[in-house]
Amino acid sequence: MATVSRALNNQATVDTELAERVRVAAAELGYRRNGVARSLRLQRTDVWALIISDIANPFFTAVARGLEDVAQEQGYSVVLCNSDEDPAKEARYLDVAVREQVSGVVLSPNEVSSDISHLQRLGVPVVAIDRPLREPVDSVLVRSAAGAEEATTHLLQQGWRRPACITGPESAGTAVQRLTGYRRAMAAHSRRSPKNLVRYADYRADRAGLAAADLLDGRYPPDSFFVANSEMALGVLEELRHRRLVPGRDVGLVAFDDAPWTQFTERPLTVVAQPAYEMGVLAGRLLLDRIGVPLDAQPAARTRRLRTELVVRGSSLRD
Amino acid sequence: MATVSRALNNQATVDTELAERVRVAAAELGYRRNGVARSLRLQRTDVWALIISDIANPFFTAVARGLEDVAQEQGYSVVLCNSDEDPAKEARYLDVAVREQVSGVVLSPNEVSSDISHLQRLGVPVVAIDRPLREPVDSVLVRSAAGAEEATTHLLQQGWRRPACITGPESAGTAVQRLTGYRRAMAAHSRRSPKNLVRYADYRADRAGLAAADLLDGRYPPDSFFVANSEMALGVLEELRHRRLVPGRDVGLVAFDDAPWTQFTERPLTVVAQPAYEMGVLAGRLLLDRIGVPLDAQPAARTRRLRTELVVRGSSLRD
DNA sequence: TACCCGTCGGCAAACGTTTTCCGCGCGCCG
DNA sequence: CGGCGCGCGGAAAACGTTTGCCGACGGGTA
Repeated sequence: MATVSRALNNQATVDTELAERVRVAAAELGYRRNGVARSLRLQRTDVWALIISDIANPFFTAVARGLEDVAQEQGYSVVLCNSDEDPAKEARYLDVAVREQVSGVVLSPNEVSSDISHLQRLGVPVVAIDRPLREPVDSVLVRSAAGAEEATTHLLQQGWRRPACITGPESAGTAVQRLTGYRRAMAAHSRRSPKNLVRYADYRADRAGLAAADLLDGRYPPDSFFVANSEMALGVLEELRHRRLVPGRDVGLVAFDDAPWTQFTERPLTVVAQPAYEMGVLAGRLLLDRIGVPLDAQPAARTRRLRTELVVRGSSLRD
Repeated sequence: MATVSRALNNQATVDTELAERVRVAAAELGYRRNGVARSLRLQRTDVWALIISDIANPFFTAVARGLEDVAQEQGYSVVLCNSDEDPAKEARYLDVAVREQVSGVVLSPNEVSSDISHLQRLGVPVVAIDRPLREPVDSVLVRSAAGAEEATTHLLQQGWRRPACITGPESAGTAVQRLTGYRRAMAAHSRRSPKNLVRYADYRADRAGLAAADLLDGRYPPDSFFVANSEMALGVLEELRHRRLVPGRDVGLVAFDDAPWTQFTERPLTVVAQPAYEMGVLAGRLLLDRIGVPLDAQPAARTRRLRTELVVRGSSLRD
């Protein structure tokens, strides 16, 4: 048993020719080692968990691809858990992650206050992606505020006079950052306090559509929208279509987040694109830096902030 | 130890008051049971694996939601693995599934010949979703051929004379079924053998775009397209835009697979919608029927075929 | 001849549960 | 007062690996 185990784990102490024979025999017998028993003994698994807040969001699927590519390369597998913007589900999956002893967790937290203390106590490396956490932890973020500011400024420069902002839930770090960027741009153009031009939604299409309707029905309706992700842009588009308002003609529209379909809408959508794939890769590298490193030799929490890119298409222009 | 274990597992033999005290103490001490050790002893986990072929495809994300909802309800967690249309990755994840002793697998196989024999030998329930498998196994499928036939017939009835078909890879069951439906419709309208109107692609946007270009550059270019999934529809849309062809005016277009963005394209897309969420739910129920049932009491393989729905929007109409 | 080193494999502990077996104490009933 | 059933808990086996310890063997070296 001992030698077989050593052979299958490519340990140097076993002769290569014998190791080969072992592998052949194993294959012949259809032997597969029991990963659970192995994990129990080793106190770790070759699995990473990626806990994302919305599986339907192409941003996260691109992140997943990036993470998976570095994982595979290093012999890890990635399992994906969908918290669906629900803190309870997120907690459930964090719990599954510790129970199943994954050796690394990449998390896009629903809230800045998500509780990862248990993982940290156990020494499981965690990296926050897309959204910041209150606790100090490796993070891969984008310069949301800067991107939002650039987008809003672009609207103003195009001649739109009253851009509204539909952002995510107040509990999400990205939502407030994007709002901050919007406010900065408005202030820089000495626009009035845009309080009644701002709505918090939940990063989902439905609520965003309602928010748009609410804004348009208000006393001083906006003439354009900055929307904090592409999912919500769909909701806004629906509401606009309902009112026969055409983006790029009757209203201006910019969304955070690129998606494959954005160039095929009635007027192609102007978006703030994020380097999602690279973010996944980066998160993987940050994990790798910590895995197997004793707690006292761990580097301090590092944060990578990536730049966004404004992709101007039709929906933000004035005919 | 024995009593604590029984208490935490809600066994009837322990007094409810004592069980409560155990739970309180456990919470106080921050005790979390080790899921790996538990799985080792129990020879199973509370985890299902969902192995899908394309994580960016909204069809699969809807399936995932459906499956997850029944899983949660029954105390299971579902981890998602992305095989990315790559048989090698799929095999890797199937292997991870057996190694990690998941108690059920839902698989959308890349090929009808994907090898699940090892899972079956071990008695791990498997259900194939979306695409059929050669081996007898529980399956949740849609009536692809019927849907494709209906879509193609619709194009013909709208007055399009030469609809082309861009389908998936020959190895995928759905791809050939959709092609079959297309052929049936063509035959029913006594169209010539449509050999040079058919292209196999890989269910991805890029290759589909190339296929469209190839068709349009041929000797007898098509005047309309039936495309076998929404991902590929994006590729076709790109190629059409490149040529300044507007769907619903210059060409007809129907795609299999609904997606959130389909109603917001330049001309809203006519699609064959699949009940993706329900399919996930159904797959979960099929798993539940088998989990914990001894091998000799297992029902024979069952297949559920769900109906598609043709959603007519603008892209298939003639102005 | 004695010794050392590299390779090999037997033995056993350990990982953290669940579960069976068994014995104890208690209250209840006949 | 004896027997019984119930709730409880101790002891130990089992799940399938990894790994340290140790002894065996063979070949080269002092």
